[in-house]
Amino acid sequence: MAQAGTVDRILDTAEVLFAQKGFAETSLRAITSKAGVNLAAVNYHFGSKEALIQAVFERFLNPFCSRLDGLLAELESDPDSVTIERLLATLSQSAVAVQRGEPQRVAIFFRLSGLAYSQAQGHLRRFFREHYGEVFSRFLRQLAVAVPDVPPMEVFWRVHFALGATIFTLSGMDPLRAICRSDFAVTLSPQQVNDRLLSFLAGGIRAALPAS
Amino acid sequence: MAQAGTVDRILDTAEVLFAQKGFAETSLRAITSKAGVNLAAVNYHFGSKEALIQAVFERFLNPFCSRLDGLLAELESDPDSVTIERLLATLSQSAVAVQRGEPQRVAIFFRLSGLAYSQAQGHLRRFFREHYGEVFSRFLRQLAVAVPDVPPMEVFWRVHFALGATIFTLSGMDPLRAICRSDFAVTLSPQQVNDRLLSFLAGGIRAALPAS
DNA sequence: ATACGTTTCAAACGTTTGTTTTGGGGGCTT
DNA sequence: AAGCCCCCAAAACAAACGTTTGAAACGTAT
Repeated sequence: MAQAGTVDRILDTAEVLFAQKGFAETSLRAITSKAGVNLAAVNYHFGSKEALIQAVFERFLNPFCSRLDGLLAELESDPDSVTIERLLATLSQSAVAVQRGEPQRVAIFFRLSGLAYSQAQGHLRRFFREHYGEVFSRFLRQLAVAVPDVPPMEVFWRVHFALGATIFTLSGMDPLRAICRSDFAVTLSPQQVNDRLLSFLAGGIRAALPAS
Repeated sequence: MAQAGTVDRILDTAEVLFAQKGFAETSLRAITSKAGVNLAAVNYHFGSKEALIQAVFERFLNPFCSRLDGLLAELESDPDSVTIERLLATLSQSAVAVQRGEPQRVAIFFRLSGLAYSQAQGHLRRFFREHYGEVFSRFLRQLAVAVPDVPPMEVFWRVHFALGATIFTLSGMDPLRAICRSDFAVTLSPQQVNDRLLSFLAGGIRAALPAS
């Protein structure tokens, strides 16, 4: 990243700053000055700040979704072998596709996702649904196959519960690990946290339905 | 809320606008004009925008935590009866304390919590830990008693997983219910969503530990 | 070498932001 | 009635924001 082009330097810097402080709290001046480019470069190359935000997400979501799509296609060819654990592992593997080199990019990715959801500016929600809604539906359909005892609608809700737990955890991974280290004198690796999260999610998705 | 004092009118309006659009995206002018008060009133009564944000949280968290503290004290007198379900129900009951009249205030409360967590870089994190860390530790200790097979550190992580699922779900309650309605032609009440969430959480907290 | 499209740069634009100032009413006490 | 204190209102403030501008610098093909 030492002497990359202007566009990439902007994207590299923007995704870090956005993840650290949020979208509205990160000014174009902060991005461009830290990236070592001119202030006008953002509007020249991307058109606007909104477009820059979307470009940052595209750089994450395109490899993530294409990888996920491919893996889901593989699974569809052998429907009997589809389990919750395999589907969740598929997500994990897809997330690896976004970390080109640095493993910390996965954390940034989820941190941004959390921001996108909570700040939910109108344009981002539309952007997600239009560009990546397809893959998400595909995943949802497969998950419904994996847990035939759970009605599709219940699967829908539980996926969102799981999504919340995941985004929340991975977006706050470092602070949480620090608390764990100080309270229990145990240093967990991100991978170990991930394992714990996955068993929690599997347990939740398979849980007994509430008495209606 | 028709002709309340200036301070309350500001707080009432601010909490709604903050929940809708976030902290940075909500200007004091938007708050004061909608509240029907003068722009300078915020700085006069609260001192700054940061102080207003904290005041909004205090109005939610003080009744919530004092109610929660009281209920936890009751539970401590009879440790044998403490189960996950009872603890989660305790949280639910405490949340009811924040909705003075309007039931939708619970959603606002969690929406704000989600915002606070995702944007939490400086003053809010400190504010939470200093003012409400005590009650949280107390809850954590009780939960560890309720699931003796799960080591305390695992409880710690699972509570945060559950916290993420809860905040994520309740902060996006209305959009999620809309999707559910359009995709499954089923209209769930917030209470029904809550029931589903609770069984998901109980299943996750009780799930089998990952093979280490 | 000249001309051309692309990229970079410093500077300025017009808005909007949070905050401060100033001054003028009520309602109290003395 | 005078003084005091709390509250409100209009205006102005400085700073920061995203965006635009016009010219300079660049590489490249003619």
